[in-house]
Formats: sequence, C-alpha cells, structure tokens
Amino acid sequence: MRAVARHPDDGTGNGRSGRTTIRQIAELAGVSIATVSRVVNGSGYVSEKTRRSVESVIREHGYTANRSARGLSGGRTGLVGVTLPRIHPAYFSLIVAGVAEALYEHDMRIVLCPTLHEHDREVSLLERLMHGTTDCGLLVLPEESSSELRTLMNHGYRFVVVDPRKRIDERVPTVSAAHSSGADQATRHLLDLGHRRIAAITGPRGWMATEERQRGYHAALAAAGVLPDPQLVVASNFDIEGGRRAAAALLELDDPPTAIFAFNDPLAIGAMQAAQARDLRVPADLSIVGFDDTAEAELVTPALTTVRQPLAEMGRMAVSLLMRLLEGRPFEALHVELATQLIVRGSTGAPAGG
Amino acid sequence: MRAVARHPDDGTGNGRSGRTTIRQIAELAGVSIATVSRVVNGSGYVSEKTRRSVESVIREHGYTANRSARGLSGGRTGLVGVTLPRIHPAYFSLIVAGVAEALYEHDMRIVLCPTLHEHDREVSLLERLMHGTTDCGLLVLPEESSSELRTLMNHGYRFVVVDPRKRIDERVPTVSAAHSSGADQATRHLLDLGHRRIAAITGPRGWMATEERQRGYHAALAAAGVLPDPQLVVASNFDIEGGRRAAAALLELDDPPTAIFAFNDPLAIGAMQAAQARDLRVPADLSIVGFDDTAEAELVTPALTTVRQPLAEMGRMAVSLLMRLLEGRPFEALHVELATQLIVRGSTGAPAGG
DNA sequence: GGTACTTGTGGAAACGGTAACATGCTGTTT
DNA sequence: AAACAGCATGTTACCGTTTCCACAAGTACC
Repeated sequence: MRAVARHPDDGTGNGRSGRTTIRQIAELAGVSIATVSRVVNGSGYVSEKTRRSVESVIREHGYTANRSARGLSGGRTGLVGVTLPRIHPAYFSLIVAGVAEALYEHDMRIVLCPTLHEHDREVSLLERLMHGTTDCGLLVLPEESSSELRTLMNHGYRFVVVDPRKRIDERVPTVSAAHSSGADQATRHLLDLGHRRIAAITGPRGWMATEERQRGYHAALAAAGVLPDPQLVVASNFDIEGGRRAAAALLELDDPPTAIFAFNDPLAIGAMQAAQARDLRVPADLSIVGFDDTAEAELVTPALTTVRQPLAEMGRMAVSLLMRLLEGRPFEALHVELATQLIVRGSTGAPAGG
Repeated sequence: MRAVARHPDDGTGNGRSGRTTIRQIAELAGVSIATVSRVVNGSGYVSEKTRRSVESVIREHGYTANRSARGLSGGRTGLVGVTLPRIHPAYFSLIVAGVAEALYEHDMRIVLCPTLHEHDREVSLLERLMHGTTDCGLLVLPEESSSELRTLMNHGYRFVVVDPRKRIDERVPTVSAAHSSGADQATRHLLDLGHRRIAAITGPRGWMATEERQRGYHAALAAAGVLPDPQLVVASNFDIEGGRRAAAALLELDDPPTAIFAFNDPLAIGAMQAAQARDLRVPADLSIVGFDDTAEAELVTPALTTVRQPLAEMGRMAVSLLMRLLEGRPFEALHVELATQLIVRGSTGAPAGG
C-alpha cells in the first residue's frame, strides 16, 4: 500500500512531491489515461463532452505533462539544444533571443550550451544533447568540421546551423546573413562618397563570413574600376583590440586609406579608437563602416555606419526550419540567406581630399 | 520479434535510432544493468575489475545516460530552469554566462526561459519547469510576488533568486549586489570632487535595487552634511530613452544639478546624450555616474564612471547556492550580497564653479 | 563451526507518459 | 440481416534509468 501524496508538499523535498500525474487526472475525470493523453495532445478521437470534462479537471489541478516521461516514451522532450561559442556578446544574445521567442510559440524550450570556442567541449556537449535530452539542435557558429556534422546527421540527429563558420555539407540546413551583398553595399557606400583607398579589416581567414564579405568588397571595388591593393586588407579576430591593432597598422602605411570597412562592429569601434588615438577625425579624416548593427554601433561617437544583420530574425528562421525538420516535411530551401541593410550614421563622409 | 537496431541510423529518423543504452553496455560487458548504473553514478559497491571493464566498454561505445529516463526514474534530469525577463541586455547575458559556466562544471545544463517581463508567462513557465523538466530553478529579477514564490517552495521546488525585484520571503535564498554600498561609493565620489547638487535618476519605484541604491545615495549625502533636495530625484525605467528624458527634466530646473548619479548604465548614457544635446560638456559642465559597468560604459565618450556589479560572479554564486540546496545541505548564508566597486573613468570631474 | 557483517552482483519494480491494439458502440451499405 | 466503417474509449507494452531487495561469497568474531 503506497501512500498517495495529496498534499502539495510531502516533506521529502525530493522535488516530485505531489505533482499531479496523468493517472490522477484520469481517475478524477473518470476516464482512462489514454483519453487524457489524447486530450492533452489533441490526437485521436475524443468526444466533445469528454474533452470538456477532462480539460476542466486539468485546469482545476494545474496538470502539465512530465517532459521526462514524455521524452522517454518516444514522444518529444520539447527541448532544443542550442550550442554557441559564448552567450554574452550582443551578436549571440540577439540570435538566442530570436530563437527563444520563436520556440516559445511552439511550447519548446532552449537548452543553452556555451562552448567557449572549444571544439572538444562542443563535441561532448552535442553527444549528450543528442542522447535523449533534446529533440533537435541549433548550432550557432559551430566549431565542428563538416564530417563531424555529417556523422551527427547519420546518427539521426536533426539540427540547423546558424551562421556556419566554414563551408559545410550541402545537406545540412543553414541560416546566415547575406554577407557578400552586405559587404558590397558597405563598400559601394564608401565609393559613392568618393573614397578610392578603402581598406578592409577582415575576420579570421577561412571563415565563411570573412570570405563572403571579402568577395562583396572586391566585387564592389571591381565594379567601380578600383584596383584592389593587398596591403589594404588585414585579417583580425573580430574584437575591439584586434580592430585597434589592425587600424593602427593600416594608418602607418605610406599611402594610408581614407576609409576602413571593418567586418564587424567591435572591429570598427577598435578602428575608431585607433584613429582618435592619433588625432584623426572620423569621418573627416577617416571614414569607418562596420558590420552587425548591434546596440554598440549607436553608442559610439560618431555613431557607426554599419551593415545590419537581422540577428533575431535569423534565430526565428532557424527555428522555423527546425520545426519543418521535426515534422519530417522535406523542404526545398535548405540554405536560407537573410538580407542585410546598410545603416548610414555619422562615421562615414566624403574624403578630405575630395 | 522486434528488430534490434545495431546500425547508428535505422532510417526512421525518429531521433532514438541506435543510441547505445545501458542494456547494451551491460550485455557487452557481461554484467547486469544495475552494475553499469553503479559504475556510471559511482554509487554502491563495484569491484575494481568490473569497474574497469565496464568503463572501457562505455568509452569504446560512447555511452551517455539518457537524461529523460534518468529524470523519470527519480534521478536528476541535470537541467536547471533559468527564468529572466530578457536575454539580450548585457546585464542579463552576463549573469547567464556566469551561470552557464558554473553549471557546466556540475555537468548540468540551462533551460532558458525569457519571460519578456510578463508575469503570466513567468508563472506558466515555472509551472512547467517544476513538473519533471528541471531539478531546480534560478529566477533572475523575478516577476512573482513573495506569496507565489512561497507556494513554489511549498510544492518542494528548489530555487534561488538572483537580484530580487521586490522584497521577498526571508526563506528564499537570494544573490544580489551590494546596491546600497555601491550607491554610497558613487555619491561619495561625486561629493569628494566637490559636487553639492547631485541628482539621482532612479529605477522603477518599489524595486529593491532602486530603494537600496537610494538609501546609499541619501546616506552619503547625509554623511557629508548635504541636505537632500527631492526635486533632484527622478524615477525612470532603466533604459537609455528614460535617462534622456529624466536628465532633460533635471537640466531644466532653475538650479540644475552639477552631477547626476544614474542608477544603471543605460540611464547614465541617456543622461549623457541629453547633456550633449544641450551643448553641456561632460564632465566639465556635468558629471555623470552610472551603475553596472557593462561593456557599453567603456564605449561612450567620455567613458563612463560607474559602479561595477560582479554579474558573472553573481551567476556563479547562485549556482553554488543551488547545488547546496540540491544536496540537501542546509546553509546559513541564505542571502548573499556581492561587493560592488567604483570604476572611475572620464565622465566625472570637479564642478565648473569649484 | 555457527553468526553477523561486508562486499559484489543480479533481478525486478517503479517513474509517467505514448501509442499500438482491442473492444464496444452506432449507423450505413449491400 | 449481415457486414462493415467510423467513432470513442480502455488495456497494456514499452521507453531507459535508478534503486530496493535478494542472494552469494568471503571475512571476522566468539
């Protein structure tokens, strides 16, 4: 004879005290657990009368299905694993915000896994996520190689990659920003203002974002008949300090640039600091364009002209692909590229000589 | 006769294809599942020889326990529910970063639940989290009333509150920053510089952070023998726009302040913008101090003098309380208050008249 | 040489759901 | 009237763990 804990707290403090189960609801409503399950999940046949009655009992007792049980029994856990390098930078937190919002509408939750850019951590995290914890995954700027991702797929794990770092297997669904066209817009803007010596501070070599943006940059220069100068392209690492160093080097050149296109906002802010450190006025002496349009772009003086990536929207779009993946509906658009938009602010202007 | 899927992908794509289970490991190692469980959890008696053998099979096959099953079977899910108003603002993402880092060390994961400041959403989210999804919770700036939190406790749910919004039940463990002493430091700094008309732009009325910081502000003024002027205290809502409006109102006064202490960084940045909009120089004509020391404080010109809250550390501390709660170890320090530190930058200086 | 305790191991009962299958009904078709 | 389809509901196996209990063998003690 087991005691049935009716009181909310049975004093054991083991966290499962008194939670209403499907069996209790079934008994109270005078139906079988199968019927309650059908009502809760809206599956199968249930008469209007029964449905009402069960629903009222559920409301009255505040029942919610135990996700562990649901997950175990072959249903869904309702959890989506999200791996990302770090939580804090505005870039990532905006994507996650979009993801969370979209998932909430599907009554699913995020299991957040920062990898701190460590490949091994990411792999072991995914290993665990796959195994019963989550229904599917969302990999932001993943560290894994294409072949590792392929292995994941072959194990039957469903996932979507947001902002792929390197070029990956064609069959992996991806969401990214229109890097190349954004870079093209930014560069054209500088060309239109009259700049001809336009430098680029890029991200790490080999990253898709870097390569694609570089492609846009070169395309715009070519279209304007400007010969690219290899001296004017410096690779860096996407943070403020990197921007500062790269800009300092560029400004040391015999024939320094009149404009710098930085491949993200922190780099651009670093460049701005480097310019101000050597008493150059922005934009009078040096124009600067960034990429991202996170909140910081509006804070600096002068405010940063930058290419806006729809970060939250990328998160939402990734969720929408994920849901289709879960439903097993095959879909055509495996690779979604969201449009970027140039936001012109105070950091760009006509070159001094012009 | 059921097919036993040996191959990693059985083609059903239902996500549970081919994952190694405890039973398979047991069979391969020639022991019972109970023994494998004991090895995995380090509980009960297992001979050295058996342990080695089982461990090697586990390593070889990359086995990890299914968390749903573990959660269901009365063990732990290894998941911690984290509710917070929004993910994006630096304030929150820094706390979450600290939480994630600390939880990783305990091999636990975050289930992230943004509430968008909606009370109902938070309540229903918690309702679900409690019910089998998570082992415990971490509530950042919760919307719930003290009595709702008490109800949660009585249901046997274990949780810790980070940065309580209102004053709550004594028995709920909390982690917060030393609001009052931080505000005291900030105000004293301005007094030391020679300011006497020091305004305060506070957060929403009734919030603990607001009240405590106000207490520190008043204490510092009193200690310096400065009579507080009610006109100089304006309540706002913790964002840039609010800071702009509040500062504009303050600067309209017949006898305007020579310094403003804003109760967080966005407010301070808004105040700075308002000052610059009316051609006041910061700090020559107006000194400004913020509170938080998130990244933005260093970006604005001049860089913001502000009170640093150890946000990531608050997250880590909350996890440490949570772990003790889970272990059932009772502990004395139910309410932890972490020290703040004044960071002096360019936005403060001696008043013009001084 | 019993008895009692320690150590190592296996068997089996939960845990709370889902879903396949079985079982009645009520009409409708042939 | 028999056969059958569609609806509504109940029964039950199963998901992968943990954990309690039983049992066996070895050791210590009187």
